[in-house]
Amino acid sequence: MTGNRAPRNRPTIHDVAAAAGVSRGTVSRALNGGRNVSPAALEAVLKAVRTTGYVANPAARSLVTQRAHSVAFVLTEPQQRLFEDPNFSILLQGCTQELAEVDVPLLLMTANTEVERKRTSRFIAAGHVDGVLLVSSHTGNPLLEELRDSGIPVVACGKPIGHEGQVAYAAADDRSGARLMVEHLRSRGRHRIATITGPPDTPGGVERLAGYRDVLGADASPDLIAHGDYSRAGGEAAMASLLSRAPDLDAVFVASDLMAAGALNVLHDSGRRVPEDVAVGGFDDSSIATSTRPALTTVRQPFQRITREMVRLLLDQIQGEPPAASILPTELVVRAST
Amino acid sequence: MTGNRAPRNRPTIHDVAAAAGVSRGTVSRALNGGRNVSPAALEAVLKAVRTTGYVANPAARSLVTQRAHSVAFVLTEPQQRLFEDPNFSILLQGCTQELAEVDVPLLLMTANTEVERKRTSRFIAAGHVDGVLLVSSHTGNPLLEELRDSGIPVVACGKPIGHEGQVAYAAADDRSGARLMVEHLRSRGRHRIATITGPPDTPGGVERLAGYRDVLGADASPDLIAHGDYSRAGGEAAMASLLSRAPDLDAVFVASDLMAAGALNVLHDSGRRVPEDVAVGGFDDSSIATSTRPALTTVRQPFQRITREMVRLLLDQIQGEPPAASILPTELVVRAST
DNA sequence: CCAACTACTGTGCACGTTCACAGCGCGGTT
DNA sequence: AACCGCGCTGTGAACGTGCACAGTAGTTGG
Repeated sequence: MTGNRAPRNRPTIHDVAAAAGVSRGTVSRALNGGRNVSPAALEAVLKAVRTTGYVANPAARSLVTQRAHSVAFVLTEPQQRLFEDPNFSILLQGCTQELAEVDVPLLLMTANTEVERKRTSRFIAAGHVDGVLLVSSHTGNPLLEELRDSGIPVVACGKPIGHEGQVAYAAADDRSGARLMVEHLRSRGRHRIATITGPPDTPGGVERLAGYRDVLGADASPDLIAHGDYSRAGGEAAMASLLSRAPDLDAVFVASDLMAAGALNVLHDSGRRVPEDVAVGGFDDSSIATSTRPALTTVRQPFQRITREMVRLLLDQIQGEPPAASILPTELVVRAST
Repeated sequence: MTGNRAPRNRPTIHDVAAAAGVSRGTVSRALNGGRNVSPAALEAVLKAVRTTGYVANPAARSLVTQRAHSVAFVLTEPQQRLFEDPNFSILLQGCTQELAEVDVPLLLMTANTEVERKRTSRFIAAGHVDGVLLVSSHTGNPLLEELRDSGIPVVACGKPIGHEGQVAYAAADDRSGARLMVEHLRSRGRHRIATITGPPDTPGGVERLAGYRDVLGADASPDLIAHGDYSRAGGEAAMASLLSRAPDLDAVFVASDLMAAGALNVLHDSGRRVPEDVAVGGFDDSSIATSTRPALTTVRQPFQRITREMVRLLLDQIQGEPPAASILPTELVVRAST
């Protein structure tokens, strides 16, 4: 990244000051809030900005304000999931939009491998960004602790198991969402309700299973519980396992839409009709839910509110406020699969 | 983004120099290449860096080098497509990885609406980034011209219609890829081969249709051609239209896997078997191709090579080299749908 | 033995901005 | 008339780094 730089000399604040017939200080004041600037000077500055085409140099500004004016979006998931599961794209897109509103760019970084984690960690410690949006479902990733130690504001997406109260987060109310779905399945007259969970080291894996157990109580036999990894293939494998262990099941609550799509395929291959023989409920209400056949009954995660809260919580922390948490309500969306 | 900043005073190059017993200049040299630095000094500096925990301040560096040391990834597609079509995630992920190799962070920006475009344009003109990776399929977006005028290095993904030769780009060889597929369908004994194209203002829309026509010649009757918009719903609508106009078709070449997935659903609903009654070929070889039933025969785009070339072309331009283009070969991947 | 060269080192300046401070004129109060 | 406060303005310093330059010591060659 070194080499001959293009010799396009951009106008500086000096040029604007000269063109407007005022000093640098006045230009700076006029542009940042306009406090204590006479109307005449303000107008002259704005005009000079227009004629010179001046845009403030972000590096110089950062240097003096000690602010990067940017934020990192760090993804610690295996990259396969990034483009298989639409959830990540939605989160990423949402955060980008939300940050754009306040003119803060988003830097995308990954931390899947050891090398990447080191690089990302060092990069963030260098002060390139003012805060971190951390999308990492599974616990036990040392990155979170590294970030916390470095003192940089962090907001996690989903409850950071083992760090509640220490690090800010925004999350859907997984547990009550799961309850909604299982109660719905019951109301459809199902009695052998199985579940495909997320990984047990993720908040979604734990909480959605807890919600399932809340409703079923003693009916939640081990035969009816299979663990998935949030991937489509994982959903297929878990469904196959359930069918072999409990061939008489008449409903499945799957902890993500993507896994549910996999489960649908396996049910189809086994000759079972959905929802006549087996009702299937998903979780997320991602774009997948409406593209399966039959369309998926699912629990809607309020992604837009989640991203909005994540950004808000992060900006608040950057302003110096202590970390907080936002738990957002979920909603049952009934379609053809139940 | 203003407010009380955390008072964690990071060590500067002065602190390192003091700790190592040398001057700032020597520290700077030791860290940037290590040219003309005595072994003793080098070691002392490295040790001092370790003990002080020094990391260079990126803003200060950018200010003096006139380099942002970062790159923007700009997406001008309607946002719906970002999380419906895995292609974008793959491109994004690939570019992030490739740039991480050379320690260049990626800023994600969107330019769907007029407001966003203005914001992004202004942001880039401010010098926040050294170059732009532009993912915009449809032509006629003024952003490309704005960027070109501002003199910043740009690499487009896919041939930028109307700007060939002026702006660098990396693209798959769409036309010959389409030929491969249509020839394959013919070799399967199909004679009424329809196609669902991409939008006519995109290179993929134009080139893949051209490849289709190359092979079919006079057999490419208007009845057999429907236009899609690269969305799943668009694929469904186009397939429905084709079935009503040419009920006797025995094959469809669809210009993207996502649209092909939509087409499969419609064919299924119409009672046709794939591939017995109708063979279906896709384009992209995205993750969708293996998740449909039946799995999709498709044309593989070498996404990894595309992203690698995009990054290389961009870095080259930043170094001062003129814009160039990379056309990469495609490959037929035969699965169950043909 | 001196000059020239090499290898290394330290110092001042510049990058472009914001901020604190001091200065100015003006109107109103004591 | 002297003072004060207020609104506005200009100026110097600082942010932390890289780079050009000058300088030093040690080595080599004539």
